[in-house]
Amino acid sequence: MVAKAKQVRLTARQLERIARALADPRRYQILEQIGKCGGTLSCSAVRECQPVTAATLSHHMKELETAGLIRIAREGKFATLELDRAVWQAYLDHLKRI
Amino acid sequence: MVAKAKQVRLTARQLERIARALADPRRYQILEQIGKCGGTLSCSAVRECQPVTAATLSHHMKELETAGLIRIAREGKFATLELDRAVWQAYLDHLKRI
DNA sequence: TTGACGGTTAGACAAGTATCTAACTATCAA
DNA sequence: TTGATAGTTAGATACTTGTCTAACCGTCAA
Repeated sequence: MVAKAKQVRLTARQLERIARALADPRRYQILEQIGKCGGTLSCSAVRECQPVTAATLSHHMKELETAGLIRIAREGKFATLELDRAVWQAYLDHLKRI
Repeated sequence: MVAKAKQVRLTARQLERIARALADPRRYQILEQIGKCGGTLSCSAVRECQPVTAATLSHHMKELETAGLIRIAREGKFATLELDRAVWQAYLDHLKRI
């Protein structure tokens, strides 16, 4: 039995944003790390694996967020990143139609 | 019965090239057009649908080719573009693992 | 309250790139 | 052979973007 995810409809603009977000290897790695760690990850855990400044990481997080690929939950001093699997699946489905 | 495609192993560099190739909307449209027209398409057929000069189109074709996404067959004056479905499938499989 | 810590914002800079024009090569028909 | 046609290559230009530093904002413990 397959998990029933909420169907997501991506706009042309969002599809474009996602493609651009994935084009940077660093961003892809970040997304991969978030995805493979069960789905959520703290911001500083990501930083430990990426040799970039906090400012640069913050920039990449925003790109991934505006693309819709991740959600960012801010609590107190900390931020937690979560992969939006419905969006990810919708993107895969879109590519599959080629 | 599913068509049995040759298994393709993509290198990290090639994965990166593919992601970058897909990041440009124009290139994505070209790839889409090739893919949806049964798999092969003449170069000038693509040009009729894209408001760019021949030089620009040639540039995009080369990007798609070096990414491994398409093959270009040159015969006489003409060029024919063909989607490499094995590479495409391998890329989808890679993304699916996130 | 004050300092340390996690993260963001603004601005600068270097590298990459999508596009064009112009000049070129190669093929084919008249 | 000559002209037309399909596509390529080289170089220029304008725009995008990944990265940094520096300054900033909020939170929390001492």
